[in-house]
Amino acid sequence: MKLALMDCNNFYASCERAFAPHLVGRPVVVLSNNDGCVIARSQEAKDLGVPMGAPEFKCRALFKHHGIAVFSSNYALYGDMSARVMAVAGGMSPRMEVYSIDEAFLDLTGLERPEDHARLVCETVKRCTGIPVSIGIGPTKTLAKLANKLAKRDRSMGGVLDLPEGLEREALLGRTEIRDVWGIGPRHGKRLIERGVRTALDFCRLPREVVLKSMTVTGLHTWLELRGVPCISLDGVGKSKKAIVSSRSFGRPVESIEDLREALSHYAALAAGKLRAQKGQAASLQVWLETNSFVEGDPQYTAGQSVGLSPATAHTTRIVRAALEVLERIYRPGYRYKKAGVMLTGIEATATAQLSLLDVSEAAEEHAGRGGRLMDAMDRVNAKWGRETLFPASAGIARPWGMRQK
DNA sequence: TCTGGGGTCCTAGGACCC
DNA sequence: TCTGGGGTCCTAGGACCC
Repeated sequence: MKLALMDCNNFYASCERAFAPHLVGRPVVVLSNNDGCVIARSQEAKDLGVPMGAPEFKCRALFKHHGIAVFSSNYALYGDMSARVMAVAGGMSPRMEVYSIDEAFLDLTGLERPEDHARLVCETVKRCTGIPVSIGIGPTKTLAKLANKLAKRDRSMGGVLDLPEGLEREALLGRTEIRDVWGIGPRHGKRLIERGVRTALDFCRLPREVVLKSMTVTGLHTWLELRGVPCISLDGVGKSKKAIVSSRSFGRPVESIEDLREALSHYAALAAGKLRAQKGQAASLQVWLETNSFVEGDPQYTAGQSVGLSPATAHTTRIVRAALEVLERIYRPGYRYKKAGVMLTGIEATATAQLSLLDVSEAAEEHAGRGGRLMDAMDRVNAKWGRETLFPASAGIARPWGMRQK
């Protein structure tokens, strides 16, 4: 196996810069929803010490002092740029698995000079999209990830590294901190370091049973993959999601149930649209609310409940109605809510979905299409004239709870 | 004043079946 | 003293990823 991991450099910052050439060479930062915290930094911004994930209000002085260009996030743009990058890279490899908005695994097995090919992919993606990418190559996904990290760290490699074998590989593993290994998170990382396991090489040298016992089979997969044994296959191509979440923090604290009804209607409609886009239907739905735990002294309340949807559905109005029913059950007045969300689960493909034995008439209507003819019409209108050209009136128009984006 | 939004997989334990 | 053996499904919570 020869697997490559392609990863866009500073993706959101690079997207903004692709359409603002005067920002090339200048520090750029992109903020999360509600302009909350830093989620992307150009290399220049990293060099100035802007921390990942830091709240915007704590960085404001730094931004001003260095003249850093700061953007609210624009997910429509990033999604579109991602699709372009993936289309170019996908056209240069027989098999590709899109792993996240800015990463994809490419199968380079059988190529005579995988590193040369990877360089060609980098150049082509940059030329066609304006987005710089790095590529790491290895026999397993975990090693490809590791190679990618090394390629980014050492700029002399020109953005591409084909992980060597033998002693050279051992030396590289010995210089990789355990927390930088894909699959080792903060929890296991901390425990491993406490036991003297500092590097990827230390981890490889642990006995198999110890890894299995303390980190279950997922940890064992990481251990095997680092030793060159593939455990995580190249799949996920066109895979449907098993859960769809739509949630947002509010632009300002929300207290009234009327505002929560609007927000949850909106989130439920977004989730239902994503569900229809993957030609699925959901058998259950969960709604939750939370207050702002950062505000000490404010009374805190979080609640969530799920409800079955029978028969399973992708119909916006049924999903919105179910979400609002749950809201009525969990809402408590007198709290300043900060965030709410809707999650759809029990997702199955509409084409092979189970029908209801009892509710024949409604089932028949549901199965006339993904969510019936009304949903088909709504989706087509929104595809042609833009998102939310048609939306449920219960989602409101003024939306005082909406996002802040300056 | 101000701290994001989406996902996946695994395990344990409860409730149930024959 | 002693109390079968083999399963499934669901949920909550933990750990990880971007």
